[in-house]
Amino acid sequence: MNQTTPIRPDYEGELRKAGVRITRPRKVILSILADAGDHPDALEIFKRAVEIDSGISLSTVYRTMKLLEGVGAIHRHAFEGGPSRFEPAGVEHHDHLIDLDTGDVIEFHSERIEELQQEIARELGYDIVHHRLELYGRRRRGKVSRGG
Amino acid sequence: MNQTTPIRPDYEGELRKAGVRITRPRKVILSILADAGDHPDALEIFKRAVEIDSGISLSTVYRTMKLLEGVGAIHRHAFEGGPSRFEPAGVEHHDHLIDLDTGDVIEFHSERIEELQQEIARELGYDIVHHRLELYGRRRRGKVSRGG
DNA sequence: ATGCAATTGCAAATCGTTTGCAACTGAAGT
DNA sequence: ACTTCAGTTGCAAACGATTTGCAATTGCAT
Ligand SMILES: [Mn+2]
Ligand SMILES: [Mn+2]
Ligand SMILES: [Zn+2]
Ligand SMILES: [Zn+2]
Repeated sequence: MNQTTPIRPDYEGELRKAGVRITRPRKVILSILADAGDHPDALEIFKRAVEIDSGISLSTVYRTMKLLEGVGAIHRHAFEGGPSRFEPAGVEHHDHLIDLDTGDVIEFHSERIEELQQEIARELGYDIVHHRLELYGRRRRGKVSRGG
Repeated sequence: MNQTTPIRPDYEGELRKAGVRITRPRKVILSILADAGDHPDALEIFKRAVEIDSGISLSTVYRTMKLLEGVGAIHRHAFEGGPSRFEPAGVEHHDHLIDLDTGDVIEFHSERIEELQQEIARELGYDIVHHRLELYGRRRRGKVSRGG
């Protein structure tokens, strides 16, 4: 098993450094986030947390998410319609394509688009702090169906 | 005064065509939308509507916005943080740059970015139904300050 | 082990938005 | 103009996601 070091940000360290206590519920939530491959919302994180420690409350999940967002450890996405969804921040920047039929979230990155955004902002006299690019679509039907 | 025909979508006609009654409150809301240069939210539209007809309710504003969105007469934007904001749909597609300090919404369009989005979706096996591109930034300080 | 500020779970509050319902009204027919 | 009735309204209550007050608990520095 060629096991390369998994990109697992050291959340606890990051938090301690930010002067935040590492409590029982936070440990649980942090571990869930660490190995979440998807983009779970607060309720989903709560459910996964309860499996590990039944004493955790949804409020704490919300509070922890806000705290993690505050220290820049996670990113919050407010995709069309649904509740906020989260993902670890320690990954390279990317944008999202949401499958309108399945709800699947596909990640992509275009350096060219990123550049163009900068260029546009610059021309308008602005510095971009952050941006949001979301494509909403459905699987192309017919011809050569690739993937899936 | 070289007065070119203003791009003022004929909302009433559009609605009648969609089998919708033109009521008093709707007339008011429609007129407000017709000459709104900004991207007002429901409450703002409600306030402007009350100025014209004090009997209008916020519920009706919400219901009308949903109806207009349904027939494709307006677009709904859910910018970061705030409530939904609306704008007439009868304008050419564009995306938005939000000034984080003032809340101002600046419109822009990049055919190049639109193309790249298509390209990306295509490669992933998707057809884009719609998308959302929002830049959040602040006025660039220093050097040659242009505008404002 | 002690002390205390940080954190928790719970319930209640909040915000933007939607909905049930009885009263009202647009507009089609006469 | 008068009737008719489904579409529409205002109001208040419900809603879903998220936040918050508070008393009890707990991390962690001493
Ligand atoms: Mn992602
Ligand atoms: Mn616009
Ligand atoms: Zn991006
Ligand atoms: Zn666009």
